[in-house]
Amino acid sequence: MLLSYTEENYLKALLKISLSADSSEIAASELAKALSVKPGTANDMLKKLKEKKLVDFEKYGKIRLTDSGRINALQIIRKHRLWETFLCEKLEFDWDEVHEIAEQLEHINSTKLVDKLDKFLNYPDFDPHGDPIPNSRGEIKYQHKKTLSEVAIGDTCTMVAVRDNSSAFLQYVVKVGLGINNEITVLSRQDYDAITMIEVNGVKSSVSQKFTDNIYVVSNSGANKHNCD
Amino acid sequence: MLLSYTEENYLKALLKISLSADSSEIAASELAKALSVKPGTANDMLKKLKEKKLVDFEKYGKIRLTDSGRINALQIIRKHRLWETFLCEKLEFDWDEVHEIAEQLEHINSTKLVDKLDKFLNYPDFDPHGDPIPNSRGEIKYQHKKTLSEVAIGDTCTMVAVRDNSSAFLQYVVKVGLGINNEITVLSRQDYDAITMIEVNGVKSSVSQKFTDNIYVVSNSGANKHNCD
DNA sequence: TTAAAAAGTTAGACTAGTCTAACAAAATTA
DNA sequence: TAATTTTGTTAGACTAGTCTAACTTTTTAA
Repeated sequence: MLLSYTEENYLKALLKISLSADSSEIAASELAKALSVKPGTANDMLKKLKEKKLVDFEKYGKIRLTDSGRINALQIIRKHRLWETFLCEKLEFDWDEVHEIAEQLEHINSTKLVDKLDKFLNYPDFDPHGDPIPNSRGEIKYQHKKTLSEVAIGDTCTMVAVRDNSSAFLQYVVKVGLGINNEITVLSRQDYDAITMIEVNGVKSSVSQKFTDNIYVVSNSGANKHNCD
Repeated sequence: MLLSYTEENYLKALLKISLSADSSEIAASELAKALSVKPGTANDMLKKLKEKKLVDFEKYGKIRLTDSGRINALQIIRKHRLWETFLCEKLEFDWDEVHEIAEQLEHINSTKLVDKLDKFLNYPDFDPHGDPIPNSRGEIKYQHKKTLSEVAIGDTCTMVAVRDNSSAFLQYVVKVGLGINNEITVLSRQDYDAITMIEVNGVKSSVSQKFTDNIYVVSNSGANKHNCD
């Protein structure tokens, strides 16, 4: 089935919401907000997507992607993340610059192109932000990650991803001397405001809860290293 | 100025026509035909482009790109040809497959991306079909090329480009054992129907005038080699 | 348990880009 | 040069995607 640019964006937004919310039931208002459109606009498109059997919902009810909708959405996310990887690894973009461009590139329609790009990048499992890249069958490597806020004082962990992909946050992460696969030791955490003292490559920094909430890590206890699933 | 996908296609078509016709005066009907739209449709868009000072024309008169229109069109062609080069050289696409995909990629909007891609490809002057790639200032390397039909019997020349970029033609070129930078010797040419006997890498073939009209070459007399300007 | 707030739906309007079909001007050719 | 053909213009209609604004249903909380 051939999807329009807009339809693809709706499907992608729906999948992203359902993944981040850990529930496949999506409220129309959330979708409209994610896409910066008015509720009525989203409603029109949802009817169209339902007609095409890409989503399912009852009047006034929650929305779900159908299998077909999910497969399509996964392919768009696959393309987005492969292009981000290409931009960072091959064209030497900074990781905070790639999202906007990948938003355009993800709509390029050619299965052969995607698969050749995947091969060219040596079949990466994760993009530059640590997000998993679905393979050509739509399968995703699962990471047993938690946020830096959840790491116990004194423990050392490895950063595997960021939760917030905004330029502002990513630039801040770099400023703190942090990046994917860096080791972080949690030195202390204030009870009152959760300000956390961390050490990265010998450098100590104080970061807010907002910051630690947006850093994903895996424990450094052997089994759960990056790239395992 | 931000241009829509459609506006970009109109500008590109206008530039291509004016380049191939060796005249900057374009007929509206030619444009409509090139874009596979009806005359009325083209007329509407031309009014809009005139409003934006990208083209200039009088009612019932010929169309010309303005400097601004030309600059914009050159950047689109630059993107198209750089992406084609990327697809062939890095992703190992065959040269007959890249045009369709580049038609999509040429609309990706990011000057930084184009310039980084250019650098990644080592600032190529020509794309896989031998067409010149405008540099970031819109300058094009000029080639003193002629068609294979014009080469005298007994002369040897070097293929530098194709005139017809269709898949069908390109596949045929490959079948004859021909490619960019190959040496071609013209062995004979029938007076009656211009059927030409050529030799490429020791292999002899008979080709039609339609074929030789669509192969661009430079003479092998020292000065005019590929990449000179 | 009902009133208020939030969420979802519908109708009508707008824009960009397309079409068809009628019409006008220019170019061709007899 | 006048008739015919070709080319260009205009008007009215359609689709996709968006909006606003009125309205309905569901949820929340007093």
